[in-house]
Amino acid sequence: MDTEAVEKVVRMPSVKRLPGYLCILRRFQMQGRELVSTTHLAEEIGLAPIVVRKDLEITGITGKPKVGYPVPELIEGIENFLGWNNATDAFLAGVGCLGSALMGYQGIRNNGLNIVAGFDNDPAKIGSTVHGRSILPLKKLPDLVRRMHVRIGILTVPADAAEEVAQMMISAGIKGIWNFTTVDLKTGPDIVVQKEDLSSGLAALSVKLKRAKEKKEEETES
Amino acid sequence: MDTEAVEKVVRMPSVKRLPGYLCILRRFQMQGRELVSTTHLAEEIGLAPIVVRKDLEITGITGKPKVGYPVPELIEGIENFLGWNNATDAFLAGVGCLGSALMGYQGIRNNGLNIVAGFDNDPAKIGSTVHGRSILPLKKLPDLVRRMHVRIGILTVPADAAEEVAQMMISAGIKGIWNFTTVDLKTGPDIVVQKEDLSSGLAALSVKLKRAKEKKEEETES
DNA sequence: TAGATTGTTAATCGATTAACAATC
DNA sequence: TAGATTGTTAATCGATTAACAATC
Repeated sequence: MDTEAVEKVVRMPSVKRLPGYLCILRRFQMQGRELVSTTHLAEEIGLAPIVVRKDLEITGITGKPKVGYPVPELIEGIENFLGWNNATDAFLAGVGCLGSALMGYQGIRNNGLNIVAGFDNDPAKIGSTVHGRSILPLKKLPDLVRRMHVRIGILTVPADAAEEVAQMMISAGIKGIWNFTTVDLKTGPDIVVQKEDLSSGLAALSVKLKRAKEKKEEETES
Repeated sequence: MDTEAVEKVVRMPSVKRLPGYLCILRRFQMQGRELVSTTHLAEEIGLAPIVVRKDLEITGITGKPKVGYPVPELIEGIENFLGWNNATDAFLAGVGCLGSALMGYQGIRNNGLNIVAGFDNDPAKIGSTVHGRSILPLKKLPDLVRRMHVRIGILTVPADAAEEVAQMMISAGIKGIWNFTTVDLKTGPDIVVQKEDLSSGLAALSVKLKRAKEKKEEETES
């Protein structure tokens, strides 16, 4: 019986746009701005004001008509909503090109995720550090997940190892996997997987370029 | 007057899923499979069969009832549709962690994009090679874009340099920018920009994890 | 006060999903 | 033949966009 609880709908497209607002708002805060309107935010991020207003709605932060939203409150509201106010520890498996880059990527650190160690099978990598974090043998991952209560795993291993390493993570207690492999992981219903796929962005770019080219050729003809 | 031309609608969500099918199909081809049904493809990629059928529709490749689709034809059809049958040359600006990773990322090479050189302002990097490709001074980019007729630029520079470097690319003739910075680039209508944003994926993961946790706590209570 | 901006409800648009005849 | 699978049309769902009263 839904007496009190208002059915809160969380639209994923809105969630995915929140980090963009957060980035801009942090810059505004450094510049000493205290208030911001959706009109202004929209201009900065390249979206329509109505989109911004709808997106901010999900955080529960309200603004004042004619005035706008208070910048610090909005930042806190977004961080709270995303659970980024306290950084969450994460392990990364597969310290190749992409894995190393992620370990050094500033954007991740600013966004609520703290990669505490990297894991790999390559003896040449084990024992070294990447951006200040140790690289440990992959087989030590389960034990450390248990001891440190790590809940997030970043998967940057080769495709043929993806399923195995993911299962290793899950068995040890990992609840969320940020999956950079091309593999569709078979997991239980209580495990959250976020698949990241660079090639889909490239596909979008390719098709948009192709269409732009065709359009231009049509114009040239006529 | 649209006498002949059938209005072909290209849904971006479908476009973005095509590389996933392509990856699986290439594996099937190596395994010697000649035919594939949408049911089977759907199972591999973790989507519903109807989604796969709708997605493949945009490539123009048709299957045979009861039989399925011919694997080689489907591969060629997707590659053609995406323009990935001939690799396109690209320049990358900003050889930091992420830029270096992209230069070495096998997935890009397999997907119609050939990063021919990297560009940076750091004297320590200039003259070196990353994954076999030279790193050149950023100021040489415009001239080389013109001489080599490069149409795609990959932007992995720091945020505060993004707008300037993008303008440099565009002035020289770059038509499409794969933008890995957090900046919303101001470009003309004939320039295609594909923005890639890791933090939006992280936001989605965070919110999904949070909801899973809340759901579990509710169950424990009752 | 006047006008910009919010919050909210309704309308439109597009993507996903369902249904089903055609067919190998 | 029977049944699985395609291709296509229709129905549903959800996201975006528009409209507008409330208000600082």
